[in-house]
Amino acid sequence: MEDEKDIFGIENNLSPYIGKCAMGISRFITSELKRRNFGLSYKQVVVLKILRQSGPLPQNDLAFITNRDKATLVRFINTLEKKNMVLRKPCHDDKRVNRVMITEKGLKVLNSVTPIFKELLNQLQEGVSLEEKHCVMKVTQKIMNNIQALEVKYQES
Amino acid sequence: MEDEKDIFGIENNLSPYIGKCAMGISRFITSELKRRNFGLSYKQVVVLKILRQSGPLPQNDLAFITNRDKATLVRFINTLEKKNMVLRKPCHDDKRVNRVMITEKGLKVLNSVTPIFKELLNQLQEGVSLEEKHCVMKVTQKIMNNIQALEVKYQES
DNA sequence: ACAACATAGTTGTATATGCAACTATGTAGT
DNA sequence: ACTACATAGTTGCATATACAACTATGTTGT
Repeated sequence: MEDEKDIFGIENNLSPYIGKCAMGISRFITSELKRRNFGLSYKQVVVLKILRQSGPLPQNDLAFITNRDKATLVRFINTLEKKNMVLRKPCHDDKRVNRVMITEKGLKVLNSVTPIFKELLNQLQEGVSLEEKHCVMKVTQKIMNNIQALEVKYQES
Repeated sequence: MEDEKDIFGIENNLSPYIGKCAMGISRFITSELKRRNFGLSYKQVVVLKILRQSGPLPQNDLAFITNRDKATLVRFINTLEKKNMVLRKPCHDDKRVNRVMITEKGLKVLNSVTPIFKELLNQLQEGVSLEEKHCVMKVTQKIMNNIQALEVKYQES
């Protein structure tokens, strides 16, 4: 972990910390869900939960919400569709649009996985104070805002 | 962004923030490096930098340091090898081991990419105070420690 | 109305990732 | 010395990701 510290001569570079932490969370939760025989990855559960909460969503909107490329989302939804967790509903108002919605089976699996998922997330964050959580939220949000501004800036040039 | 907040009923769940931030950093830097015609991704640059700093490393060690599965590392090194950025040196003391080392070409490219890379990382973190950086480091480290402890715990049962 | 542009989704190609099973080699136990 | 176990690396299979180019549809400007 420490080996990557400041290797670019940047004081307190956060990227390796954030990167490894994100990988760790996804890997750990996915592997625990597998061990407990839910057939879903961490990211699949997150998307199912979004769909349950917001109802049918155009793929484009879902891509935006989950911060994925639209091409990535197409294939992500393909795998969830193969598992019969979601389905695509063509939209009659605008024939270009598909709305993605969670299926009955998806709802059922989501209900059974939710308590374990919640428990795992809580365990991950054990020992982190509310103040620290707010700090991490603020900083990650700031970095994402910086990225957005930089993308605009560089697209212009 | 906000849509994923607390959808599991967990107060201040950090995972979506950390996950999206990590994806954003990697995507942004990789795309900027591409736009500037370096043929390397964010993650490839990081690994080259580690190799330059530490000299030839067994694949296993490099996998540990970079927090990747050993199988992932094999293929990651394959792509760097195809680009002639690194090479594998069989180890004579232990015939199972390959040491990965950066090539002359790798060094050259790394030197040319480093100032831009450093600049991009600094821009990403603009407006984040030193105190906030320390907080993020502390929290992400704590989460990674929690994961390690939980993996041990669950492997036992 | 029609041409130009914009948008939603898909597919091609490439990188990145993990788990499980495997090969080859090394180490220990008896 | 031989068996059992451990370790380094690889390969098979599956998921996740992005950019670019494409199709089909919708919107706008004149």
